Amino acid sequence: MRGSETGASKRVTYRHGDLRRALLDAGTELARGGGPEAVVLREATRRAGVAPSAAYRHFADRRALLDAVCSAAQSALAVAIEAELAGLPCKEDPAGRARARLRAVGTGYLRFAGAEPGLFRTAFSASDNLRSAASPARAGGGGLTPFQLLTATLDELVEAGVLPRERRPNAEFLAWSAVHGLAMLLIDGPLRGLDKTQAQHVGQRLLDMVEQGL
Amino acid sequence: MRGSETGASKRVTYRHGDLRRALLDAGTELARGGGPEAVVLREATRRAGVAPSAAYRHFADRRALLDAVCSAAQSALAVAIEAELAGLPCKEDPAGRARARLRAVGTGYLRFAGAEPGLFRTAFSASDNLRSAASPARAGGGGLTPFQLLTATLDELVEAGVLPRERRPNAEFLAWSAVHGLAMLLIDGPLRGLDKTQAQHVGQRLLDMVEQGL
DNA sequence: GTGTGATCGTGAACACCGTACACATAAGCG
DNA sequence: CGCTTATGTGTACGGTGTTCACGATCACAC
Repeated sequence: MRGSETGASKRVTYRHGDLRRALLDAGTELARGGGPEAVVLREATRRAGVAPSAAYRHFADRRALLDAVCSAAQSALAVAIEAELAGLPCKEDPAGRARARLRAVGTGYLRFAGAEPGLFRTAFSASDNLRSAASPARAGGGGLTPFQLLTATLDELVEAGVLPRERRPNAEFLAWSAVHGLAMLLIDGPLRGLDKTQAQHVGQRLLDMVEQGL
Repeated sequence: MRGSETGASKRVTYRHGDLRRALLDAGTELARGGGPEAVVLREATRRAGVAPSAAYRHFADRRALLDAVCSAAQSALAVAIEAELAGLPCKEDPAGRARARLRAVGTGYLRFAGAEPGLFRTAFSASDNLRSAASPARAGGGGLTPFQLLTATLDELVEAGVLPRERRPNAEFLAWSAVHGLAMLLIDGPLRGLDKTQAQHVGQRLLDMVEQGL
């Protein structure tokens, strides 16, 4: 127990409890504010109240910390998409329901990108990436990846007879590309600065395009 | 006086001819190899054979150098797209021609992204961005921007009667988003590592989607 | 209890980066 | 020639990632 904290000023700690988590949280906060390049190891340790070298007990290097933050950001994106899906009114018609779900995935994606541009950008800055975003097993505890949510929704579309089976292969890449591209152009690409209502309008039209052209 | 260097090795230069250009070239080479974060001021000066502080006579800061490199990268992208357009067989049918041109813009974009991932990424890392990519006047000498090539092609589609006029507004954003998104996912996103033929196949299907869903 | 080894944070280094400043050199022009 | 101006040098400062020897603390055996 460390009840011996006599409230002075700078007692040496030496037992942080969970420094790894503290660094991850600090890094996530940095990423939220300035994207992947803002997650600076020294600043994270500073916020955790710890010497810079202490980070190396928990992360091999800056890149490892960034990867962890990236994984957390992906989880946050997945949660946002799931929330969008959960807020959907239940429809009987399976075709309409599947269509609505695909749209919800898209709008959830875009909404998250707009609300948390820093986290969104870090979510796609992993060094491994293909595995971490698209593979079944994700590091962060338990949930589905954004990519998996998309593929599941596309499968629903096929089962509901909306999307012909022969067009199913690679469909996730097409839908993902369109939505991801718009998100990128809006938050740090040439379309940055578009006012929100117009951006939303373009988003809806993009989802129309995907739905129709898939 | 440092004329007393007996011709050994390192005569001081003091007149470089065109240091600005040398730095820009060095920076472009760095960007080609490692994207925007690889254009390091000190390394550029090193390659130009000059002291680090010399760069500040020609660029306000690292960001300014990066912006210049970014502009050059955009020009390179535009040239690649124009080359793709120029390689097109001339068709009589204006509708088919317009469609082919739109496709060419897309494939040129994707091809460049695949061939020069570093330059491609730096092309979209300007600090101003909306202006530099989408506005009529570009810094680099004279040519059209990639964005302008796209809008021109879409206008052709409208004139040829392929694209209904009421769907024209924002169409450049939709097409651009789809293609840009795929490019991003392929080069440093989760789809990196897809083998080339499959990537090309997905690219074609994406362009189908755009053509149909626009 | 009391060692004893493993765990975890410290402190001082190193190399690298961007940037600022005073100074040296060269070129142009009266 | 001497003046001004443009351009490159040298040195320095603060910030960064990373390493390494060291020290504090815990956990467990005895």
